[in-house]
Amino acid sequence: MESQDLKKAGLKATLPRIKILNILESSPARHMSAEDVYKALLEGGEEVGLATVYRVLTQFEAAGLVERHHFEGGHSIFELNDGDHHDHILCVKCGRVDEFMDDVIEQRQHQIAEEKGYNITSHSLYIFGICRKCQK
Amino acid sequence: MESQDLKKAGLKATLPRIKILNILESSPARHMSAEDVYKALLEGGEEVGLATVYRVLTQFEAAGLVERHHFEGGHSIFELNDGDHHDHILCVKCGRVDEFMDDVIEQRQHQIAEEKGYNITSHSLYIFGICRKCQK
DNA sequence: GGCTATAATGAGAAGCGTTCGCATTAGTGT
DNA sequence: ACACTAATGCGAACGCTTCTCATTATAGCC
Repeated sequence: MESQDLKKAGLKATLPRIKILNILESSPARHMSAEDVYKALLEGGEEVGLATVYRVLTQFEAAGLVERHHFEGGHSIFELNDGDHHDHILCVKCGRVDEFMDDVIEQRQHQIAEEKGYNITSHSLYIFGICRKCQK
Repeated sequence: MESQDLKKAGLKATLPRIKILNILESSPARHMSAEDVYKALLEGGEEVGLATVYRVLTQFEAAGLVERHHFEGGHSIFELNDGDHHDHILCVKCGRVDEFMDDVIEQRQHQIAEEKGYNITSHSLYIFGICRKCQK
């Protein structure tokens, strides 16, 4: 029952929100743009406005249900927040995205923040490269 | 003689390019948006179009004179490339930007890329936090 | 279970940073 | 100095995102 998840997050259980959450949970792609979600809704025969998709995703982000990543070119992609933090490595040729997590890097970041007098709130790390397939 | 630098970079030494390079070199701020550069030109009484600023900065980037960073909110900032690589730590309250460089993190990144089968081309790392001043 | 206050929605317009198209202007090599 | 080509300036167009506002749906009370 999705509506419970939404209520827990402090959000009214409206139809668009439930549908969008469904899309995010059932989509094979972990990383989706607002446009992707919108298209998936249309393909499912749902009547939801693009503006609503943006609003809902922003609310999901604020509620911690979803993480927003700022990609180059000025567009955002969203990813279900399943609790475990990770960073991304992506292929500059085909756009493939992989995930990784490295304790050493995480640790160093905190150390650096401390050295510089910052109270760290978050970070964003992307490695760009050419994936195995595209190297051939 | 700036024009030499431009020629070396394979760019014609035009007035707008020289002026923009000057701004970047003489500005107290290491990190400038296209708009910032544009404003600085206007304040200096120069007649340069905003489109040209964007074009020139993009060319400078391609030529390796400048580095472009994609900030949240969909706008880019540019920074003179003085050869030594570094990453950024920034304050989410006041927008202050500091730089750092960590060999351990650099190394781990290469290792991760290798593990994942990627041929690394670049990376982008931002640490977000609250700076000393804003913590008070 | 219906009813009302209130918050959420949809559609299109507007906003923002950035890029494009094209006629005009300026730099370069001879 | 000249002609060829590339660079510029302007405004219009772009893509993504957010806003506005009238309409619709939800939550809580009776």
